[in-house]
Amino acid sequence: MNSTPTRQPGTTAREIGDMLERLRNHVPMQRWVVRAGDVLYTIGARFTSLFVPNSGYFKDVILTADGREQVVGLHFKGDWLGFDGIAEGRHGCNAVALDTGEVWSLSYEHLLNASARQPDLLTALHAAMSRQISRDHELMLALATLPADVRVADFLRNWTGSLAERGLRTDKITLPLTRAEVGSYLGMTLESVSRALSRLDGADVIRVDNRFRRDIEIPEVAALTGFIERNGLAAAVR
Amino acid sequence: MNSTPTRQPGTTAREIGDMLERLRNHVPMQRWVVRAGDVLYTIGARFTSLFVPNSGYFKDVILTADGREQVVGLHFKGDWLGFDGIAEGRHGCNAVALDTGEVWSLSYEHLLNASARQPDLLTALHAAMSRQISRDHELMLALATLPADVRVADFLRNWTGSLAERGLRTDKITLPLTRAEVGSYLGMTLESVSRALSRLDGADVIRVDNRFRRDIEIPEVAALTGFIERNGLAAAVR
DNA sequence: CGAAAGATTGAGATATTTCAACTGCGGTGG
DNA sequence: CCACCGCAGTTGAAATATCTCAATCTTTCG
Repeated sequence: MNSTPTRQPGTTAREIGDMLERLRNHVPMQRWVVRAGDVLYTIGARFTSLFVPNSGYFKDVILTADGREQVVGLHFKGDWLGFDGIAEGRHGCNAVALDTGEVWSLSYEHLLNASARQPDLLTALHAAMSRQISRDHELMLALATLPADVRVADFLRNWTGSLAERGLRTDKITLPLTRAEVGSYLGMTLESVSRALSRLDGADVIRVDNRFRRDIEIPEVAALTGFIERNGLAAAVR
Repeated sequence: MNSTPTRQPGTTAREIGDMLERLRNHVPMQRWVVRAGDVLYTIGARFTSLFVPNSGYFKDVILTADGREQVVGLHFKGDWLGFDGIAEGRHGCNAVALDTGEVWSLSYEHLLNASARQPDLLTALHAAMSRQISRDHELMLALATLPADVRVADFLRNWTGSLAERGLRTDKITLPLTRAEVGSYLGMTLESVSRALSRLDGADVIRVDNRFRRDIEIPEVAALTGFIERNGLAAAVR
């Protein structure tokens, strides 16, 4: 019936905090402070490490033959980046910081060694990979079935959902993405993203700031969910 | 330049065979013979095991709120199914056999135990998850950027690619999927799939059998690749 | 301050969906 | 054995959603 499983507020935030704590205590790591545009790894680069943001936002992008970018993933605090490199030993996408933040770099080998004595670590690793796969499936569902406006609404709901899980405010958000990046992620043009946002604004589902147009007010997430359920034929049953 | 990395024929087939062999020798498993439509697990079912096909084809489907299906994954011999259940302890999609086949069921717990003494197993597990993530990204790219005809051509190329990796013939294939299932996977209607196949046939890229319309001749995969490169703006750089 | 980048909006072009009709195959039951 | 029905697939024509192209405006940054 309901589309996003409602969890105790703060529960996930604590889980993420605990996980980060465990990593800090048991795995050797390097901390990097990054600024918008900084690159964690690029396509073809030798895979040695996984990355876990402690703050900031990050994107995964594939490069297309004609030189444009396709955004295939977005990451928040406590997410893991770099899984796609494990199989072949080389990364399959670029990972780029979307704003200022801190990211931890964990040697995959060291992580595996540490997990021999600390099985929690392996559990956390597997859970992170599993979650990424589930999220990818949900994105596919959105790409494959939702009309443009609903896709944007769904994107905003997921974004606020991720913020909420981390105990951050969701009534006023600032997207660290251009319209073009959102469009790439959602499989539509930047113009369509802009129009969708305008229509959501017109329908009083959100309010787009007149001046700083990446600032978006979402007084109640329920309005977004309602819009999605009314206009999108699809929503995953859970 | 070239889109699919050309590997020594048989190389991957041997890798897959070796991996299956290792599983057979070191992990307790149950073997199931399945028929088209048989279900490995359903949404919400408690996660205990991963599944590895030894033969046959399988699909992952999410159910949408309005009761339709969304195909989010397709699996061949040596692939792994069920990763999405690890994080939450419950499966997030249904896994269904598309034809007759044999699948091995491996207890996740036993697998982890066995991998303590046999680190290869952990490597194989991680590689399989990593590959799934990479493949999901490629599908997103296709969904987000390719026009319908090219999406279908790309689908056929990937399908034949998977067959080739397993040492199977690729010049004559039989899809175990309906047009509707292909359409669901590619984010388009069954009519559009049908039209795309007709146009690919008309362009002499493939030949759709008149009688058994799931039988498709692909005399040379290069024709598919050429069509994709000519008509699809996008192809991942690797 | 000026130029470049990001964003919005309109109008026309276009790809895909929708709706509908029709075909062929396969199974079932009289 | 044949009639019938349902499922899968194809194809056409109209409807529609999204894209493309272009103009305009704002903000950011050197």
